[in-house]
Amino acid sequence: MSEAQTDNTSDLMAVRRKKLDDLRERGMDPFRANWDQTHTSKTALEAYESFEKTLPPAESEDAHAPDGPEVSVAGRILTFRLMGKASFVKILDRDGVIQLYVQRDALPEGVYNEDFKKLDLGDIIGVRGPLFRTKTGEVTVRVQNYALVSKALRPLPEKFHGLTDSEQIYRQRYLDLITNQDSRQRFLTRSKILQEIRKYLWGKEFVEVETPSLHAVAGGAAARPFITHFNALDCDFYLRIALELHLKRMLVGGFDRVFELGRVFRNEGISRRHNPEFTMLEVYQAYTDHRGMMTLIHGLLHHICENVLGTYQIERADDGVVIDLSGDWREVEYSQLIKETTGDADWFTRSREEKLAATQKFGIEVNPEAADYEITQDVYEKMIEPKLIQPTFVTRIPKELIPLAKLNASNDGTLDIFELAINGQEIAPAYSEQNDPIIQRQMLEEQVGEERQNLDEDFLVALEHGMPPAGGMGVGIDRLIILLTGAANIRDMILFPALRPEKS
RNA sequence: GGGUCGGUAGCUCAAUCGGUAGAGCAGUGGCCUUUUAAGCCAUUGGUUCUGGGUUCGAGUCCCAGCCGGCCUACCA
Repeated sequence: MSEAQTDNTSDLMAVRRKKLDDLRERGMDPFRANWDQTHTSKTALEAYESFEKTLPPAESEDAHAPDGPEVSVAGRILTFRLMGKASFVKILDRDGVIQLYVQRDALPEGVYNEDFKKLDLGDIIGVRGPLFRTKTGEVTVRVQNYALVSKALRPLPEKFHGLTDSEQIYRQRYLDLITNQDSRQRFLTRSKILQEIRKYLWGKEFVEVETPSLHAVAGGAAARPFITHFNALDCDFYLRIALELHLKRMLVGGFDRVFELGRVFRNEGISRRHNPEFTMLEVYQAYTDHRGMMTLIHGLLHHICENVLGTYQIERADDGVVIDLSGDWREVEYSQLIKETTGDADWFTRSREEKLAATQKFGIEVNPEAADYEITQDVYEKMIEPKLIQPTFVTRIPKELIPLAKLNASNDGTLDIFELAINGQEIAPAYSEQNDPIIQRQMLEEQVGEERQNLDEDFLVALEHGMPPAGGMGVGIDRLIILLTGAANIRDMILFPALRPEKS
């Protein structure tokens, strides 16, 4: 649809093409090489405010206060209010919106009528002039000269509602970013969060590394991979589904504190909470364990609350529920949650059939073929996790669920791991990492037997060289940002979410 | 993959029981030198997602397809 050329689009475009041609005929360049920008919308405002402080009080309150500093700003025209011999224009730059005031008589003879009035919404212009405050109090550039920097040949979406069609928002995100300031702000917040994650980890002496995205064996998680062909090696490779196994090789290599912020790819369904490619943070720290990871994630989220959000309380956009990240977070054992929820203190000693029968009473859907531990896990995922709205560390998870973590010292079949659940979702699983190569091989072989994960022999060889004891953690960044911004949908946090290509 | 709802002008939305497809914004032509979704006058713009069918007559009803939203399943 975006490229559809109905008659009307053509009409609107034809008008703009005509203006473009006219400009060229008159020897003007509608797509200039550059514009010398001295200020942004924001720094211009700041410059005017500090100028105002130098004025005697009486003058700064006067509507006829003298003009402030001269600035040169540039941006895209969002609104155009032409009022006879003067106009108000708002332009958008990287910092936001600033207003321009253009008087006919402030421009060279004829320019206002012949050129300026022919500008279109969406055109990018540069302007120069002093700042002043209008009658209604808005800091505005009094334009003394201007230039069309880049002509827009297509019309912008309607200015008041912005773009609302979700399909077009995703396919033409740039239009969403131009017209919807809250969307713009969300992606700026996302960037700031990533920046603070790095700062926090760098501050704790973690080394940021980049490991391959193309894997000969897609390991470290259990998900279907995307397959691609490596021509130079003439064999199939996989896009990575996790970062884990290469980061552990880094631990073997003596990088005791490493992290990677990277894209992983899972060839599975698309939903409100799933995009096939998403951003993952994985962190590994030698000479600590999953309890060290608890401290780390708690500190990291508090750092983001303080340095990005300015609050520990986050209100969910869809229902107004408040998530409180302040203070210490609840810690509870997996088995405890299961027993409470099922109301059965002996749940774990019940037979598979008894468990299956119980799930029917609870009204949750469980595959009748599911293994014993999978039934329990379904109870957790469908009845418990969605209710863990406030931050909760769920600990001592059954060993069948995770092949890469160390067993708890009590040897009761549970693992030294936690899953941090917030907002009804798993935000970060963390383990005391398995460093015994013999057990690790057994666990992975068992999983290969029944699951689709292949054995990464290179990884096992690395472990046989000795990996220091370590805590490790994975954080789904998109979900974390959904949580931190109160958004409802993963697609609001991903600039260009996966969509089926349009048929031409 | 299954279920369900939707697709009307460039954008945001109307259109009663099946009876001539409308409005606002944008565009175009005017008026207007401090506006805030500026205002006023005039005006252009439609293969109603696509293809079939029912009917005297289809944006509206039926069938199929395309694309999307939501729910659901797979994603430990």
